[in-house]
Amino acid sequence: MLSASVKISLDHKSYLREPESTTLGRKIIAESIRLIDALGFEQFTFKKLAAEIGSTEASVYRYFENKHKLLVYLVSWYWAWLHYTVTFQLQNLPSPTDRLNRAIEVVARAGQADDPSVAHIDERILHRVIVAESSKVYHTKEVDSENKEGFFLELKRFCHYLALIVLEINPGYPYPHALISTTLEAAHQQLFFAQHLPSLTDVAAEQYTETVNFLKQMVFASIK
Amino acid sequence: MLSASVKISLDHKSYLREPESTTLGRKIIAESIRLIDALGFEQFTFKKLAAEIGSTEASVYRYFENKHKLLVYLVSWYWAWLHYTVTFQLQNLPSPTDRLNRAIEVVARAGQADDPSVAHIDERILHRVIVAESSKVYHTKEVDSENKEGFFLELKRFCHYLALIVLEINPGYPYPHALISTTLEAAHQQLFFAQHLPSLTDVAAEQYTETVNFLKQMVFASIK
DNA sequence: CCACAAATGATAGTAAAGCTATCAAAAAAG
DNA sequence: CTTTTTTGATAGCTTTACTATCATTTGTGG
Repeated sequence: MLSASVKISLDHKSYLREPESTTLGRKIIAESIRLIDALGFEQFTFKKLAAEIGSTEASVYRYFENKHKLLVYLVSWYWAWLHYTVTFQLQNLPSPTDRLNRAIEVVARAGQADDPSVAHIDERILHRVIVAESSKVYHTKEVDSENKEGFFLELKRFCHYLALIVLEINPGYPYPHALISTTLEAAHQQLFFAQHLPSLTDVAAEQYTETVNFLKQMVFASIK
Repeated sequence: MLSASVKISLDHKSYLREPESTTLGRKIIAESIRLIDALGFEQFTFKKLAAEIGSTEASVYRYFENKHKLLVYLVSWYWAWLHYTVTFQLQNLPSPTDRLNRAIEVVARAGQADDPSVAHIDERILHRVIVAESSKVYHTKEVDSENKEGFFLELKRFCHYLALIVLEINPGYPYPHALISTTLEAAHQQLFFAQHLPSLTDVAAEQYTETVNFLKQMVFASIK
């Protein structure tokens, strides 16, 4: 597949300085993804990140107030990227059922992304980070104020986009947003459980394929 | 309802010293629930907890290695308590469909618990803590080793217990554990979204009732 | 009720995390 | 080529997350 370089831009300022616009900023993003994946978010620090990219703590702090805001940035970027990818994959699919089926596939298989659409971001590693860490962005005491600042817009927009497809299939279904947000979370959870807590799931060997099947069955059974 | 005092006991050692067995231990549990609820897990520290209960940091560290293990203890206690409550509520319900319906109600309405079954633990506050913080217990780099130590047994056991009811209703349903783990997580998520990120859900005014209805519809549609 | 063990409190101290400030050097923009 | 912006280098401060020691209190078994 041919894909021109895509610029994903966000609607809010989880950052102090636009990281995409400088070499150092891009290094911060690229290396933070790798380092959070390697250490886990709790053990990840700006000091370690700075060492990794041959810069200093102070310089990293010029881009992000703290590591939480950096995670907000990464998670928002991920949802914007996934939204873009899904939109692209749904082109020329007129049937809403086909569209929802394809959307579920793309969402659940995001970890298999073969198509690096952005030069310095490794979407497969980012996906692992999202699976393990994304729920931490809103499970904080600051969730309401950060929500007002627009920090979760990308997820909310994507959820609404998919909810509208659900309503196209069945305008009378009463819980389109709840079903989609549950499905989006479950797509991550089931992969995480398959790897770490297998007795919480039934998907195992072919984890992507089985997650897709489970989610499709659940979603379509619910809305029909 | 008449309920004798119940002792919930756990199968693993997230603690160093059994907190239920001493006055200080029970104060640590009771006050940590209140403080985590008030400050959020990130801002919660053993120093603040010790100040709150008129003790010292060192004393708290004699009960729990660190605040993460304390959270593991609280979350495990919650699942064991909920399992007990559900088992109790399913007595004399022979029909698996009735049993599953009732189980979903109890799970989704755990935050309305009117029945303080354990003297020093406020289950309603604990429920808020669980909704906001519980996923942090396994989203760590230590998940595999802690899983081996049995830290997640209570959740896994409860999930399996409900999965067996699903299989009673439809022995051919292929994803009983995935469906139940998704439902358990969704029960928390939807309440959290209703309060903090309402555009990710459709449940609003009557959040408990609507969450119950959404989950029942999803579960029974999936397995029938 | 005494002796002894266990639990707690008081205090101190350490390493790392999570910042903020300052100033000089380098790079980029006009 | 000068001026603004960005980065690096260094320093320092507060808080968190512990660990250690010793005295005191509490609780228990004889």
